[in-house]
This record gives sequence, C-alpha cells and structure tokens, in this order.
Amino acid sequence: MGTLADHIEAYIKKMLRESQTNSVELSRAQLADNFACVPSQINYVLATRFTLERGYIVESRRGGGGYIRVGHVQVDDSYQHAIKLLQSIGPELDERSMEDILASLRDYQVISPREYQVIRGIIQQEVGTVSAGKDILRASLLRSLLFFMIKLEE
Amino acid sequence: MGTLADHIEAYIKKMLRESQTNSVELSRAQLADNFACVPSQINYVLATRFTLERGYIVESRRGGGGYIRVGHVQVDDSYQHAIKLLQSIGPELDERSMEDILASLRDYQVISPREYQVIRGIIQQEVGTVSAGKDILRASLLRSLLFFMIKLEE
DNA sequence: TGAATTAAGGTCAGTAATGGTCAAAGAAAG
DNA sequence: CTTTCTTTGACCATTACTGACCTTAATTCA
Repeated sequence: MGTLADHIEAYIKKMLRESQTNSVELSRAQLADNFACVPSQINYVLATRFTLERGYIVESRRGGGGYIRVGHVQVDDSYQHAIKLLQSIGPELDERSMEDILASLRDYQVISPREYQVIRGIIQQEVGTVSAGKDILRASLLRSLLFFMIKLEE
Repeated sequence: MGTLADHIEAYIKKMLRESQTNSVELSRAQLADNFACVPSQINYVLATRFTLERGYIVESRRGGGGYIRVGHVQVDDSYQHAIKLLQSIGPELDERSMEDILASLRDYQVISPREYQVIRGIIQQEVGTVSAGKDILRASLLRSLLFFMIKLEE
C-alpha cells in the first residue's frame, strides 16, 4: 500500500497544496527524521517525482541555514500539449526529435514563430560548441527553455 | 527564515538603496552589536556577499575613527550590463561564478527575485542529472536562459 | 615628542550545521 | 529469473559562525 517514497511524495504535495504560494521550504534532515529514513531518501523522492517535466522546480542550498525549496507550476490547459512533449524528452535528444517537438509546438501555436526561431538558434549554437554529449545537452536545453518559457508566461 | 548573515546582508542592502550616493559607511563593532554577533561575522558577510564580482566595493580603515564603507558600483545601462555578463561566460562555468552572475543581475534588477530562483533551480536540477561536464552544461544553460530572456524582451 | 593607551578593524583556523553523491543491497514487479 | 524501483550508509561539499590573536590609527600624557 504505497512505498515510503510514495508517502514522502504525498506529504510534500499536500504541503504544496496548502501553501498559498505553491512552494514550500523543507529541511532535508528533519523530513528524513519525520519519516524515520536516511536523508538521501529525500533526494531520491525529489529526483524521481519532482522533476521539471512534471512541473516542479527544486532548489537547494547546503551549509548552515541550508534548505530545499520545492515549487510547483499549475499548468494551464493551453500548455498541456507542451507539457506532454516536455515529458517525452528523455535524458538524450537527437536533432530530429528536437525538430519534431519544436515544429509541433509551433504548429499548435504554443510558441510563436519567433520563439521557435530563437529556441532553435540557441540550441544549434550551444550544441555546436561541444564535441561530446550533444544529445544530452540538447535534451537539457530544450527542457529548460520550454519550461522557462511556460513559467514566465504563467 | 534566513541566517544571521542573510539578515545582515539585507540590512546593508537596504541602507544602500536608501542612500542617495550608492554607498554607506558602517561601524563594524556597532553593527555586530546590533545583530548580537561577533565582529568577524560582519567580515564574513562582506566577503561572501559584497564582492567585486557582484558589483560591490568595500573599503575600510582601522584604528580610531575607523570605518567600513560599502559602495554599489553604478551601472550605466542594466541591459548592457547583462550583455557583458553573458559575454563573460566561457565554455565552462563553475557554481560560484554562476551565483555571482545571477546575484549581480538580481541586484541590478535585470531579473526579478523570482526569475533568479527559477533559473537557479532549473540549472541546479539539470546539472544534477549529469555525471560529467557539469561546468560545460552550466555555462550553456545560463547563457541560453539569459539570452532567451533578453531576446524575448527586446 | 614619543611611549603608552585606546579605539577601531582584519585574519584565520576550528566547529557546527546543512545538503549531495554514489554504489550496493534489498524489495517488488514482470 | 531478470529487471526496475526503493532504501540505506559511508563519504563528500558547502555555508555559517565564533574566538583568539594580530594590525593600524588616533589620542593621551609624562
């Protein structure tokens, strides 16, 4: 009936729902303590369930006064298509797939022709500067740019 | 919420904003007294948050009548400032340099605190998913996100 | 005048407080 | 039985804070 990770996930989502601001600040050690598990379990939950593709943004800081902040974007219906495509981006992305995603977003008018050009140009430029890991970089860039765009227009 | 250092930082920045001249003169001992901490804590705050990279100039004098003066360098055009910072990003970018750039952009109000957070979070998350080439990815991501932001606004 | 005193600020190493990473072991699912 | 997901723990990295000790400048006063 649900793993530990599921419970931690649910707990964080509940806090998120109850927050006015759609974001919560956690203490990794304390949360781990609440659930009687090792701290790294928290990282596991965050890494597997609170990803960009799912609309979450996780930010943290170490050291004294450190924290983990989790934010959630409520995605508008008009962006459902964009989110689907975002989710389809894995750890790597070849050029062809990127073109397909961008063209689709443009055709569905999720992004403007201008945004299409800008994003395409940026990625081409950046990917051209590295010799290895092009597909990984492409995946990261497209994911980030799309998310950032959606986030800004929210 | 926030460490002592954060509060001292905020306090100095507030004074800076309220000053006509973009500079303030502090008494280390008195400031430490206000915040009920040791004087060297003030040095810590100055050394970590009011660096030249972030656009601050700190000068001081010891002995009787000693003082600490903090100035925020005036920037002609924040848009140009952003361009300069963008250009300063090389093929690799370590975490500290990224923090400096983002903090500077935030302090010069090129990006909002919210954008600061989101960009920081996106990069943290993406960089966390790769095992090698973190600095390269960081450089690409920051360059792209800032470039994208600026492109859309102009 | 110049040594002693007073009044600042500076340094640095050590300690405490957090969070991060990674690989291996264990559990669940197919 | 194999694969995938979960959990753990040892080790790592970063940030904050403190206190003992040091340096410099102004003032006092013999």
